[in-house]
Formats: sequence, structure tokens, C-alpha cells
Amino acid sequence: MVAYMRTRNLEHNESRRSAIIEAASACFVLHGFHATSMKEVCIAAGMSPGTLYHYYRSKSEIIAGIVEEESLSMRDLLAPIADADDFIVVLFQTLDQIVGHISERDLVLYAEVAAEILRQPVLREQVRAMERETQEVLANAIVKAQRAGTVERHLNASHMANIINGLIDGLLSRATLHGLAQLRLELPSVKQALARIFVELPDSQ
Amino acid sequence: MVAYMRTRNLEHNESRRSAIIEAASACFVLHGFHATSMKEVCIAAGMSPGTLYHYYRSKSEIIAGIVEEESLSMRDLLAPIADADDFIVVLFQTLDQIVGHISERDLVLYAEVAAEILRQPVLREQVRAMERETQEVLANAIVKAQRAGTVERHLNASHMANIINGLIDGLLSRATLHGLAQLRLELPSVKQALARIFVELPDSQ
DNA sequence: ACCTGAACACCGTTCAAGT
DNA sequence: ACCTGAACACCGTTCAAGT
Repeated sequence: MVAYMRTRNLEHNESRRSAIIEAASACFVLHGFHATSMKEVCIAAGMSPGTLYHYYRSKSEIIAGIVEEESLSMRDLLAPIADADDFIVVLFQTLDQIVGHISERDLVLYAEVAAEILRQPVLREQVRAMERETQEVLANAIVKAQRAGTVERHLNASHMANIINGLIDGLLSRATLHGLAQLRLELPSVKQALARIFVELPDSQ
Repeated sequence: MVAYMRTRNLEHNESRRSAIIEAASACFVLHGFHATSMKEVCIAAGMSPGTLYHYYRSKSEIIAGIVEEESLSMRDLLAPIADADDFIVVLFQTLDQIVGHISERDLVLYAEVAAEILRQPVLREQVRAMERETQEVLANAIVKAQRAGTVERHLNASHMANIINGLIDGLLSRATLHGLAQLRLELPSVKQALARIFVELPDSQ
């Protein structure tokens, strides 16, 4: 009886948990959150239901783990904007990064997450916190650019930050319908539109 | 045996079908597509599972019915743009209509649909067809406005139509996170941004 | 044709039992 | 502590039987 008591093995614990996340997201990309059974995830992760539930308390908790991962990688993508010298230039570079490096896998997971957020308050708060962060980074960068004179002064920085976020969200969600290739074709027009919004007009003031 | 053969009663059929759609969308708004059981829908519609499955072959078919409904009402909202005299003015009126008349119910259903599209090819094609239609209406209106000189000539009309669609999609999906009130506050900034994109600059050409 | 409700295969999760 | 797999309550859907 005492022979089988073990102390927590944190390293083993971490590797098991990430094996579960990896197996689960592979399944979710193929069939979505709800059409994927826990049995499938168990088989993909090579463990019994009991073992899986030892590491994650529920399917939702696994989903939350995946959202965490995706959020962090999106945060990294937007980070350079924080200390941008020229807002528009860095915004464009960021768009290139996002559109260039995103995968069908990510698009599919984003769409699943967007729907899941509605139903799961914990997930909702997780995403909202992430949102506020990127929103603030963008808004601060816009204010800074307005002071430097590279962005039109009369724009409401925080609203414009939300518009950029919304536009990115919307274009990505439409890419799941029309394909990533189509989005890449349209990227120059997106940049052109953003430039017209933000760049100070020659005759203004 | 022959006593109970009846001929199809189309009127009765239609009223039963719409009762199911109504009951189902009420349930879906509360708990989402996947967290709603068919038993709940049956109770809400006041019929047994067997009866419900007599009118709709599956849960997905009910969802498709709801998507159809939502698509048609969105089409109606965008219709006035087709024969707009002044593109920007009518676009702004349409935005006011959408943002003013949309309900939390619609937002929730939109988000559910966005995720469901990924998994169900039939639904996907249904939404894509709808999309192409509004895309074309917008693009034609932009071309017409460019000829009339109220919209900048150098913009790619079809790309810009997609950007508008994307922006609307994105802002609506963000409204599920931040609330409709927030979106209404931001609407003037959205219009300002659109005006800057589309209106021909005084010094251009 | 229209309707019922029991029955089917399957789902996410739990838990007694093992090491 | 970590792991197994049978068992539980519930799911979407079907179908024999009724009117």
C-alpha cells in the first residue's frame, strides 16, 4: 500500500499534459471540438480515459489549454508594435507576419474558439484579458504616432485600435471561407485602406 | 389500414416546421447548438422525438434552416446598397440599420454559425453563396460610385467590398465580447475610417 | 400521413481496483 | 501518484406500433 505512494513528479506531469494538448489539438483541427470524442483523444494520446482525466478535469479544460497557447502566440506576433518607431510600417510588417505565417490549422482553431467563448465564461474572460492587452498596445502605439505626426491627430486611438483588431479578426474569419491564398492576394488592398485611414492628409490642419 | 392514409397537408407541414425552427433557435440562443439536446427542442416544440424527426432529418438540418433565415434577413439589410445613388451615404445608413437593429440573439447565432460552417460542407456552401451575393452587390456599388466620382478611382472595388464585409463581420464578432453598447459607441469612428478610405482626396488626380 | 416512446449505439465523466 | 477499464447518466437518431 505505502509501496505505491509516490511524490509528485512535476516533470512527468508536464510532459503528459503537453502530450494531451498536442493529441487533442490534432483531433480538434480535423473534426472540431464537439465532433471529437474523448475516446479519440485518449487513443491519440495513448492513454486510458482515467489517466487523461487525471491530468485534465474536462474536455473544456483541454480547450482552455489550447486557447492559452494560441493567445500567447498571437501576443508575440503583435508585440513589436509596442515599441514601434513608425506605426504604419510596423503595423504592415505585423500584418505580413500574421498573414504569412498563419496556417489552416490556426484558422480552424480560431473559429472553434470564437464559438466556444460564448458558452464558457472562464474561456471568455481568458480571451477578453488577452484582447484588452493587444487593444492597449495598439492604442498606445497610435497615440505615440499621433504625437510624432505620422498618424492623423483627429482619430480616436482606442476606437481605431478596435477597428484594426476587428478588421484582422474579420479577414481571418473570412479566410476560412475563401482560403488563405485569397487573403494573401487582398493584403495589399488592406494595407492601402489602412494607410488611407491613418496617414495624415497633406492638406489637413 | 387505408383509413389512416392521409394526403400530404402542406399547410400543416409548414406550420410544424416553423414551430420547430422557432423552438430550436430559442434553445440554441440560450445554450448553443451543441449544448442543446434534441430532447429540449422536442419539449420546447411540444412534440415527441419521432415527430420532430418526421419534419427534420437531423439537428444539422434544423441549424441549416436557421442559417437560411439569418442569411435572408442580412441580405435584406444590404439590399439598398445595390441601387444607391451616393455609395457612402447609403453604406452609412446600412451600418446604422445593422448596428441599430441587431440583437444579442443574432450575435450569438452568428458566432455559432461561423464555427458550424467549418464542419458542415452543405452549410458552408450555403453561406458562401450568400457571401458572393453581398460581395457582388458591394463591389458593383463601389464601381458605380467610382464612375460617378464619389469614391476614389484607384481602389480595387472587389477587394474593398471584402474589406467592408470583413470589417462588419469582425466588429460584430467583437461585439459578442465587448457588448453591443460598445459597438454603438464606436460606430462614428468606424464611419470616419470608412470615409477616409473611400472618399476621393481633394488633391488626388 | 402523422405521431408516440422505447430502444440503439455512442458520448463525457467517474470510480473501484490495481501497481 | 499514476493508471486501467467497466460503469453511469445522457446524447442524437431509429423504428415498430398506433391512429
